Amino acid sequence: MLSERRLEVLRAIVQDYVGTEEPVGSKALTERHRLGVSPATVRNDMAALEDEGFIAQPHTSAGRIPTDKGYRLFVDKLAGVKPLSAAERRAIQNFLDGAVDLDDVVARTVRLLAQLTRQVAVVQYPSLTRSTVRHVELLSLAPARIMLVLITDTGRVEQRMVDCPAPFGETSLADLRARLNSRVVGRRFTDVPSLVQDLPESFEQDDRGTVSTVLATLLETLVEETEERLMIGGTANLTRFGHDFPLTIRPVLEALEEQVVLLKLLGEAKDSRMTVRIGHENAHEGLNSTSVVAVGYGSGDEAVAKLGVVGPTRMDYPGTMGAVRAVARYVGQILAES
Amino acid sequence: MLSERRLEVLRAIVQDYVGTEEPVGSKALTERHRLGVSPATVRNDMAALEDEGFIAQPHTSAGRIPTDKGYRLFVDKLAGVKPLSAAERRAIQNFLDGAVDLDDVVARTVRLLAQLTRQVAVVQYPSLTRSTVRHVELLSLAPARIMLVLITDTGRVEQRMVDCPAPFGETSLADLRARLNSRVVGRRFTDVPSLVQDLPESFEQDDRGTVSTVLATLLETLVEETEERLMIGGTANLTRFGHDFPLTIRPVLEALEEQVVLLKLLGEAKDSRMTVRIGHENAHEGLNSTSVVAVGYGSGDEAVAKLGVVGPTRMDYPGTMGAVRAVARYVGQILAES
DNA sequence: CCTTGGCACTCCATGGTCACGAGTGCCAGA
DNA sequence: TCTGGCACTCGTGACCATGGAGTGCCAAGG
Repeated sequence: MLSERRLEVLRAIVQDYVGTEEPVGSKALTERHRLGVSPATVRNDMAALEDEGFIAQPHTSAGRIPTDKGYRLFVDKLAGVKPLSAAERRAIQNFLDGAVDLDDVVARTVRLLAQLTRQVAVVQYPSLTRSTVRHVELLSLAPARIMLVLITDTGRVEQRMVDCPAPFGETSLADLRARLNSRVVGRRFTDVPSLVQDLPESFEQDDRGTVSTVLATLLETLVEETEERLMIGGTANLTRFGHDFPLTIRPVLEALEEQVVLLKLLGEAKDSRMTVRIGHENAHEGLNSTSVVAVGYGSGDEAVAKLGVVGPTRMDYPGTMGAVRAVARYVGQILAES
Repeated sequence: MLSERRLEVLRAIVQDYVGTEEPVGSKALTERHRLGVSPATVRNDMAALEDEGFIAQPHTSAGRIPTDKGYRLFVDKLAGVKPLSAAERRAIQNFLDGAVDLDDVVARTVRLLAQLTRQVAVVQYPSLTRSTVRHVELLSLAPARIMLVLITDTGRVEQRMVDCPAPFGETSLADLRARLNSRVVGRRFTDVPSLVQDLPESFEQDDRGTVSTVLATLLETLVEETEERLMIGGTANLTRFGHDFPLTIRPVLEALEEQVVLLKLLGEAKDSRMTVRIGHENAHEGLNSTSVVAVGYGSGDEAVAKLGVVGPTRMDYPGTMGAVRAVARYVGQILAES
């Protein structure tokens, strides 16, 4: 077990390394932090911390830098979440209040996060899984061609073309529209399939094929759009990564273009609590020297999506976590209002 | 005026520099290109080219590299557009054919361009300016709350909420929907304002306020959405920029996050011809060491939007231009079919 | 048992020197 | 007008010496 002071030393190392980006030695530590002990003592502590795998030296006779395991301990036990200043909170509020629609909310959130944390921001669009249907609209574009428009309670609109097996009259269309809406409006996506299952049977023989096709398209849309979209920003902050730059940055840029990878990053923990994945804890190699701070957000108690930032493992965890949490909270409020 | 051979020398310099990324000297030139003259002669030609500002030396007693002006001459007079191989053309076709909707077309196009050119790809969504209205749908969400959905012939769907000044009945709504559509369907966006101008007058006094509000929202949507969206990809290719990397890449990443800047980049020349902006020809500083190759694409003869790539001035212009042109052509075809 | 000062050792970073080589400009001769 | 020759420039890489920051260990002291 590590003594109180050794934890203190680890904290100091993390803080200094994050600040200076350089390996930190025993002497410098005692000078910058009032630990009350001499460099020699700190050296002993450091040796112990190194034995336990919390810190490492890049090469003999250099200072120490925290390992992933060291950051993990720091985040779990040593660091709080630094609350934002009043000014920052006001800025968030003001900036988000100006949004005009869902796209805008997401876009502004991304910018905000990137600016506050000076890192790469990732925001997932509100998920459809927990969403409900606000309205389904059917438009006849040609005798055998229908456009299906799905509107969700989070304000998203999805459309699909449907090619009908047979011509479909306006009255039938109106009928279908009315019955469909009476069944699914206000319901969750996941409930829709069972709710519309028997709908074709109540139509005349000639129309059943078309009704089935339309319903199939609707269900398909629900499933497809559950694959969630996201928006990223602040990639310019990648240039602050470090000195060994080109090698580090390339795989990160590649990962950022793979939506699947990003969704996994954000999504692995399914509740709305804040998650921090440090270095090798990220499944995707290439993100092995980055950390991901993510948290769920939502209009009510439940999280409907996640947002977070991707940055070097050497990041200011308390500050970043504070910013991420605050932004998530405000976005939730905005969504609840609209 | 430059002699034939000097132009040939310039071409050789550009080609070699693009290939090797290193300043090219007189001796290397004569070895790799059968110019039929000695290094000394080439040196004289190089001196002349330097006097004219087409090439420069990074430092005394180093080889020469092309200047922006040199690339310009190369692109205008010396280089053709390199057509793609049959295999590449097939690959494009196959890849784009798999697209299911507009978003997907754009997304696939971006990936394709980035992969073919190994540079950063930018694709503008089909512009609404030249688009026509396919359908306008009005949905009553609450007694005094209407959702307006605009569907364009390019497959885009935009929605807006309208808060009505007074409750608005279902029959009035159906009436408005029918009249509105009969006037604007198939029409260009730019024509819509004059077409709906007198519509409120034909409604009863009580409803006029709401009708006006709806129309105002519609017009607003048309205008707002003319501010065009775009998608970028292949940013990982920025890592191939050069050695002086961090300095070069940062402003580029920043510019890429500013939609406005990008739209300007693509849009400056308004016709559908291919444009190449080299280095300082780009208004935005920070893109001073990049070139932009852009071309319009569209479903018919007219260009509805632009696409292109952003890369280092030291790029393979013939190949890039060939790829950009080919992709634009195929995207146009896809759009025309759907 | 923990802490401290001292000491020898390691090793990176810095800067200087030097030789090499690629490249240039210029000039005289074909 | 082209060519070969020649002297000059200058960036690059190798090599080496130096300084300093940092470590590990040990013996002495609380």
